[in-house]
Amino acid sequence: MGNLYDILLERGFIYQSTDENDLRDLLDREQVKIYIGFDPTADSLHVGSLIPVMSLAWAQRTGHRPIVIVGGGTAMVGDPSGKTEMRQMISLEEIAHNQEGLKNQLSRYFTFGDDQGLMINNADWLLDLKYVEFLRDIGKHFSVNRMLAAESYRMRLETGLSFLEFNYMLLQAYDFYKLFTDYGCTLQMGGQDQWGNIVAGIDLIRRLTGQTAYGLTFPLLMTAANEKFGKTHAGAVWLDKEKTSPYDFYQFWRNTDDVDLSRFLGLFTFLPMDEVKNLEAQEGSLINRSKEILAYEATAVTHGHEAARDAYIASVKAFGQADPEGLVKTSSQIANIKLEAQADLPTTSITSEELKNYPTATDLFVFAGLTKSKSDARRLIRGGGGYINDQRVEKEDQAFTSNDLKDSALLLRAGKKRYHRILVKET
RNA sequence: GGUGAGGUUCCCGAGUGGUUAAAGGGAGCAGACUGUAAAUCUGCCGGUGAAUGCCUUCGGAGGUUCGAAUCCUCCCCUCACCA
Repeated sequence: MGNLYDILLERGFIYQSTDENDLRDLLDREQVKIYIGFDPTADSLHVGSLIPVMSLAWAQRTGHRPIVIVGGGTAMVGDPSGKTEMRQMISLEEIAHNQEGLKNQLSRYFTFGDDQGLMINNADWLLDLKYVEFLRDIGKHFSVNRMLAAESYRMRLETGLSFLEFNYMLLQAYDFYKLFTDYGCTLQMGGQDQWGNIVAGIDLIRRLTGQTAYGLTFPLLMTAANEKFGKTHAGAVWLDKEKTSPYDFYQFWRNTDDVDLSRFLGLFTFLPMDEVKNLEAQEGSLINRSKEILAYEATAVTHGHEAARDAYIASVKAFGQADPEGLVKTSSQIANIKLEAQADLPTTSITSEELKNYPTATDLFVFAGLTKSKSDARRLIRGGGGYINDQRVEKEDQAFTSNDLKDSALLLRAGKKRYHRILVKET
């Protein structure tokens, strides 16, 4: 299937790595144990974490062995890398709660098992460390001068860095050393801001064992709009379907900026690169088909094909098809989807009795969650952005009753893209 | 511990007694244009309201005043330099 290094390189995963040639050889030669850490600082990962996730998925596909570290130990300290502000300390309960969330999510992307992959919690060894012993054994190998020179710390020297956070690098380095000696893990990957931590681990391994380990980082993704990837009006785009519905998740990808399309196809789908090249070359409105394919594939990876299909159908219902004649060739399963299938836009059901509690358009928009307050709803309607059953709502207090139902539902729309259906059941 | 500078609405950042829900920019939302893109232009952008009304907001707690984000006291936090 090809060398993992070359695959990652071609698909845009590699920002920098230690000795490229050695690493490539190693990946050719043997099954490599590759580690990435995820700290449980939230109870769900978001789309930004999909880069490390996908890279490990490729590792598994190419016969290597991913080791996923859930950083229950490191989360207690907090990584200052790449952050401008000091991070809030997280309580033990919260860490435990977050760990569970991450474990469940991560297991969707990999096969764990004896010779396939491992998920480990670094709390297992970090929490029992003895302070003075650790300082003498591990701490003595770290030069504060060098640490302060690290890019990841330099930013924080401006805004403040607590001693707690300053120690993070040692813990992560120790993790790598531990995985190296106990599990034979020789490659650590991570975000661009992890370079300092990764190299610290490699150094530590060299000093303590005289052996060589490798590191590789991913580029920090910025969108064409020069914003941090993965944020929308609603905040982060989560991988948890309770926090970001598959429909919204699909829409996030569907709304990818033209300029970002080709990178995203490489990073967030498993489609072969020659197909990716064809998709990104589509012109005019046909490029929307490529975006549909990106959205479908990315949604399928995280939520499964069924959810992706539903999101696709619901979106086609709302916005129409990008390529009804099937001009764009693809190996994606999206090509086999029959559009007659039933799938709905985000829907809330209420009884006709309950509907009476929301007599005006303003009330309905708030109820549907499309606006966050009545004032917000009024503003939307005043600005001409409120639609019910595809008719622009002219007046804020326009009344709606069960007589206005279409297919026993009211279809609310805020702007061009945000839909919500209120399904009214007779009681 | 000392000295100096700061903490303003989602972010940056003006404001130094009333005309300030608080300039300007960014982000966000909506409209026009489009390809559910980008760029551009326009409107909105604390909450509640029919409202010129009411409520909440300028690190925290008190105080002065008819009236404070703006003045005073104490406290908390950040940064810089010094120790």
